[in-house]
Amino acid sequence: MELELSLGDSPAPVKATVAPTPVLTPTCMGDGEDLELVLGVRAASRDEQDNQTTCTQSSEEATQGEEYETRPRGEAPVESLSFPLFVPSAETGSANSEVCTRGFDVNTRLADGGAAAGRPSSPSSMQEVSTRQQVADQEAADDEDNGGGGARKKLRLSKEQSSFLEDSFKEHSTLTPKQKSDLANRLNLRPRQVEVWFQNRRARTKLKQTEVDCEHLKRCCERLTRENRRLQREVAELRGSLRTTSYPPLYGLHHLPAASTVFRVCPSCEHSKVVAAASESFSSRVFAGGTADAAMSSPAAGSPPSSAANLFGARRPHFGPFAAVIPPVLRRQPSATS
DNA sequence: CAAAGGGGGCAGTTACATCA
DNA sequence: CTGATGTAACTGCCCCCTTT
Repeated sequence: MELELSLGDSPAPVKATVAPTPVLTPTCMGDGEDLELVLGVRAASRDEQDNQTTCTQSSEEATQGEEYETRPRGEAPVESLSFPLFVPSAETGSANSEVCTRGFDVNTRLADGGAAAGRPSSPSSMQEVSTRQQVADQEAADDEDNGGGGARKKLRLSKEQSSFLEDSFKEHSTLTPKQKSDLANRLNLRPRQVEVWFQNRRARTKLKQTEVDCEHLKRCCERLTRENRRLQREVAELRGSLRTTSYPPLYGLHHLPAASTVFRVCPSCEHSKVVAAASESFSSRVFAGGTADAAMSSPAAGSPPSSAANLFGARRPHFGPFAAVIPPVLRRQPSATS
């Protein structure tokens, strides 16, 4: 049995201080327990997108006294973004998919007469949205009249907006100010909305990844526990054989070091601790008081450990090779310079 | 070099829309 | 009607960088 807990680097974070989102490569999940660690929200399918109207900015924007950059109404959206548009896929966020099928999106803004390019709208949906938008505008105006401190609106991004943001997120999980403003222009959103969407999207990705990591590590822990118990039984049996047999008949048991000096098993944590002969092994670095970081940084972390496994020859392939790499701390760490 | 200030990210939370 | 769920938006904090 080979165990390899390999958590790769995240493609997402740009800054070194941001905790990477690990990508698991669970090759240890044999015996039908392989984990498919595929994350990421897919973009809406073309069929779904054809079913909607392009949504524009809510007039509520005017009611929120904030630092958002103002953008001329009806300004043609930026068309030359580098992000892929509308990658076809079978799965889409169900919540957003509801928005336009109901013909209502609070983000849709018609005050500019739909002058912005790329805004196909059916007459019927336009009517309905127009009516609802008037209500929304009135409510926004009321809020403003009340000092703008009213209850915040729950805006739902259109499917097109979400799809485009998803595609952008696949390109880069963080935004430069220019990318933010370009996206906002393209989607007729406020830059703040784009920023918030990316923040929430990163949080969702991290949460999903954390759940996957936990599940994966749980399975690996269970597997290692079972393996450890099995090895302990084997060790006990071999010791019994040593006592009853003058010389080990098979497997080169004479290579087995004295149990009291070589092999210790922590009964509480069930971590094998190879003390002497296998002191150079990976497992000893992991379990013998060493930290996971030390194991990660070890040049041997990715290579098959030798001594512990080879102690027992080909009969004992189960002790290794494996590489246990603990997922990096999710909370961002202080920078190296500070 | 240190303090101040701004910008951006993240964790945690709230508020709202939607659905079963 | 109600609880669960998803998510947009907010708040507060921290870190990094630039400016003074």
